[in-house]
Amino acid sequence: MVKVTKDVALQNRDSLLQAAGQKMRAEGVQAATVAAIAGQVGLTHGAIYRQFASKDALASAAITADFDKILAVLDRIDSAGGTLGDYFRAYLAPDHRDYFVWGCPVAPLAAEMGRAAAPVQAAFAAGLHRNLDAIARLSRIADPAEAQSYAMLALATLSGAMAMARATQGCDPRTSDAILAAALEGLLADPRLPTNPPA
Amino acid sequence: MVKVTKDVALQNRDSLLQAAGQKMRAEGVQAATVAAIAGQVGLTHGAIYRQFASKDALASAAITADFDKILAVLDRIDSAGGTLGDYFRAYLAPDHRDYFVWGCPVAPLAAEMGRAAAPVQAAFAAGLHRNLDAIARLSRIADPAEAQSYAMLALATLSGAMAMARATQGCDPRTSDAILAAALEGLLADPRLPTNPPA
DNA sequence: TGTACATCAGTGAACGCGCGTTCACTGATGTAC
DNA sequence: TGTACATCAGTGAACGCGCGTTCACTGATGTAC
Repeated sequence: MVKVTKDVALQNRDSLLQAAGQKMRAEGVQAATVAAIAGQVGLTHGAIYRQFASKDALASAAITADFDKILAVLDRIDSAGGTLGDYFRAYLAPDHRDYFVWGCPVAPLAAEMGRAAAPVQAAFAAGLHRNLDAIARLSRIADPAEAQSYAMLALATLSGAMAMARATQGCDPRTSDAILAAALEGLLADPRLPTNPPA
Repeated sequence: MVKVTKDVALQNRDSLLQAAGQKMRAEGVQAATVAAIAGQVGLTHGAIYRQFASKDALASAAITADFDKILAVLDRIDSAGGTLGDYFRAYLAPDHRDYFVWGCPVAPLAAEMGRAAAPVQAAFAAGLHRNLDAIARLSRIADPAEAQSYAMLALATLSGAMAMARATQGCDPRTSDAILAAALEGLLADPRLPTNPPA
């Protein structure tokens, strides 16, 4: 089978994006190899270069797709009348730490983005902005500037806690769990959250 | 000059540790090559293998040395009667974001540690514990468990904000600065800090 | 204090190895008639 | 509806290249006498 329906080709492209996102969040952009990404979908590395110009192009598209999924989660919480607390609980859940089928790209990739190629950096920055805007909206803080600042603080805490939890999971699972719990408690107690009016 | 005083050899070992820490924080453990680390000190890669068993052994020692420096900063603040606010301000300063001669290993390396070799992971986890203990002590929170939770929350926010600030610095320096400012404001406003008693 | 010799930090060529990328090729798909 | 042909998603061998690591070698240092 060396030629494939146009529909199947599009499905393959999407599968490659999902696999690239998963592998890159789990292993890092650089450490995730094109052969491993293609292999996860049952294709060979050559197939990637028919769909994407380079590994960097694949990374950019995969990161954008990752943020799309995160935005969908936030939108779903918003339209269901949920609060940021729901987002915090989902984010800091052990499931999010342990599985990489989907997840926030900020925690695993932010550090690597500072030294990534410009287009990859740009894709990440664009996704980060959308993510911050969605958090700011869901915070229901009236002042836009204050809402934006709050979103930055919240995402910094979420992603930092997740990175630290993953770093310690191997040697010290108890600390890993404690970090997630401490971050959740701290975020939920923030008096700036409208659901937690100042005493 | 192919043979060197024992003193010089010890100095070289220390220089290699410093260079390794700097390069690994700036570029990541994997991306920092042994040749580049040795080159920064004016040696060749072979010299590293006379001092360290492997790149992983060098990484473990460099990470421990990085944490030693952070601990020294915290101790200096503590013995000078300073507060955690001083630490937050120094951590979230643009200088800490832009220069890598010294700096916190958590922000740039935490994400990579989850997939690092076991000894490197262990060195990082040990350093992280010391870092958390020092923050907990400096928080002056009476209850030890609460102080530890607070330290986890604070370091998560600090390292997450720094990683995000570095990620966006290339495409969007204004956002990068805003992230640092938002994190600092949020941390300083925390009512759990004894210097900021609840209203 | 001198002398002879062992030590060992550092050098640099060489090794496998795995990576991203290229490209000639395949053959079912989709199209033109 | 059939037939002939162009398209192009995917294959897999091959390419440079840079990596971590090894090792025979060097020669000033440090030591034993």
